[in-house]
Amino acid sequence: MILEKKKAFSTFAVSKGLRSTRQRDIILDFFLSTHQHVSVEELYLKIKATHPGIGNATVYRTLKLFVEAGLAREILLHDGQTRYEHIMAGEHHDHLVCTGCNAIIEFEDETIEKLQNEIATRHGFMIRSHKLEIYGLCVNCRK
Amino acid sequence: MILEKKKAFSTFAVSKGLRSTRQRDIILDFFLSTHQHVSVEELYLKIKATHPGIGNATVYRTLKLFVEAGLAREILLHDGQTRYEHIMAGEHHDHLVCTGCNAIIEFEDETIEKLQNEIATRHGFMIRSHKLEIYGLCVNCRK
DNA sequence: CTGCTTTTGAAATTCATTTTCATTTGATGT
DNA sequence: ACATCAAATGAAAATGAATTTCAAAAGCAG
Ligand SMILES: [Mn+2]
Ligand SMILES: [Mn+2]
Ligand SMILES: [Zn+2]
Ligand SMILES: [Zn+2]
Repeated sequence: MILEKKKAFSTFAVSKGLRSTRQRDIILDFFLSTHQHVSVEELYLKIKATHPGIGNATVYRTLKLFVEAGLAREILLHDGQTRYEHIMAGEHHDHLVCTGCNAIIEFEDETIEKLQNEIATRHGFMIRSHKLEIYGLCVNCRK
Repeated sequence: MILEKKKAFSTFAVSKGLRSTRQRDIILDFFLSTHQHVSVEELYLKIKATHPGIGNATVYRTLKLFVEAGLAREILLHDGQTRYEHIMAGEHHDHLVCTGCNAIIEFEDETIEKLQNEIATRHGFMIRSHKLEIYGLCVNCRK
């Protein structure tokens, strides 16, 4: 799976005429080995620990490439930091976001997806994508 | 409806021990008379034209009060500016966003809301709010 | 290796939003 | 109306994420 994504990025890079660099390899490795929904700063700090030479501008730039390449999706929560999560071809999920501890739980619901299609049809709308985020308190944070 | 909201804010202000100020009245008037999904800067500039004395910090501060008061909701699109839209206490809607012409169609779906509650319950999660945005092409833009 | 172009990192910059703080203003009591 | 005192305001400074700049470094084709 990780190998697949590396190959996918390589293919993308070639098709775009991008050069293969040490930094991009490292950033991709770290991104792929990181839990979902990393902020750029988080990823940058992790990388910096073992690769102090890499600048944050490069991390910002490279994550945008991953989005272009279809490996990552940008998500905006309400904490002022852009986060990136892994996506696999064809896969989709939505998010429960805990406003207490920032935990993110992923879920899928076929019925909701179906209802969205109906709503779109009703409005003559052709769906490209959607985003459903449910905010609240997770089990640990309620009480 | 505008009167209702003014009253609602007034009630909120009283309950919170907030003072009634000229600025808040003006900002509320402008907010209520503005189309949906205004950015703070947009609203500030509009106000500034006829009320040059009002500072943007006050506009920022006041819009947050409107959210607290249940009159407004904060929306994050991908343009780096926080936007606010009108809501009525207790009312809720979601968005169909046309990526062609940026039109926004609002909708409500009780079944989806219900399913969201079930999902939340299933994960021990207490819902505070949610955001559902469906991206695609509106009737005019598909052709 | 050479020459050309992309990429990079550090620093500067941008831009939205927040904070600071001196001043003004609203509310309350006299 | 006046005095008092906390809350609210505006201007300016500060913050912080993200982007841009640019000289130096690195990739790649020949
Ligand atoms: Mn996710
Ligand atoms: Mn709306
Ligand atoms: Zn939590
Ligand atoms: Zn459209």
